[in-house]
Amino acid sequence: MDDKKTRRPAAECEIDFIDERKVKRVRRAMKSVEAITSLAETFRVLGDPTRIRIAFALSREELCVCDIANLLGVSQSAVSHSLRTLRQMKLVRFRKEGKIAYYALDDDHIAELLEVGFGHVEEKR
Amino acid sequence: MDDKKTRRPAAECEIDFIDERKVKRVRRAMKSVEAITSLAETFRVLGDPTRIRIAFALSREELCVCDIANLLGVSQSAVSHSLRTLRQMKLVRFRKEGKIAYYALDDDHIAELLEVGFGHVEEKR
DNA sequence: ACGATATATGAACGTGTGTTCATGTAAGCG
DNA sequence: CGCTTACATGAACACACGTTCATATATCGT
Repeated sequence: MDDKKTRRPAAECEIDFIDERKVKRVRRAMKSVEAITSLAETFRVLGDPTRIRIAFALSREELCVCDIANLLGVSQSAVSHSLRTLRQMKLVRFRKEGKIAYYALDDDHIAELLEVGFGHVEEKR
Repeated sequence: MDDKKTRRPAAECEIDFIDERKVKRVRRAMKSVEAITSLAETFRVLGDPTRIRIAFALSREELCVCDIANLLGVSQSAVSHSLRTLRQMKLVRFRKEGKIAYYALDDDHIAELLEVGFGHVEEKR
């Protein structure tokens, strides 16, 4: 009853696995969906030049919003929005001193991610 | 001659710097635009659950497209598109054996990024 | 050579993202 | 107080992104 000329969609391979042993090993080691989701969000947040620059700057110095904006040459509003995104993923923390908000990296993992990342891209050329 | 009621846009802070010394130190250490752009793209590519899962799987085993699709439960087309994205950023490499394409992580930096990243998100809860 | 299989890819659709603009809030200062 | 400053945020727009669908390419078996 199939139409004669429609090739099967072939959406997936017909056989289930090429090498089921390897697949099972990986499946056992696979991280939880929460960990995957969370890590993907972390990387996504760092997947923007402005936020990378902010994170790198904060890996060197604790800085206020105004200085970050001037350092990067972008508007205060853009910096504030970016900082909020970084804050939501707990990549940065801040303390308030009067009117001024001082931001810093929340923990050393972020600086390490940046180091490893820059090591990767600098080697790749 | 200004309209009387329009507040200055205040797009940027009026004073140039709160702490110019810190800003100058960071500016000297700041990475090149190419490095920043490249790292941002790398993180952006990893900022997707499907590609994270693919990268993690490939950090454990060399796998063909078909097995990856079955492992993750997504279509072959989606996997192929994701692999292309990963390939373009040189995060994965592949070798072809007949009809079958075997993919693997291109270098150890990627596995290290995943390790550090998972360490970060698993500590954060 | 033909059909089946493994993978790649272009187009298109809905959704998400980053910036800007305008405005809000809170703290210092005269 | 009222004004200014430092920062936060909501709306909106233009653009990018991930998936699906359909189809193309390449290789194997017969």
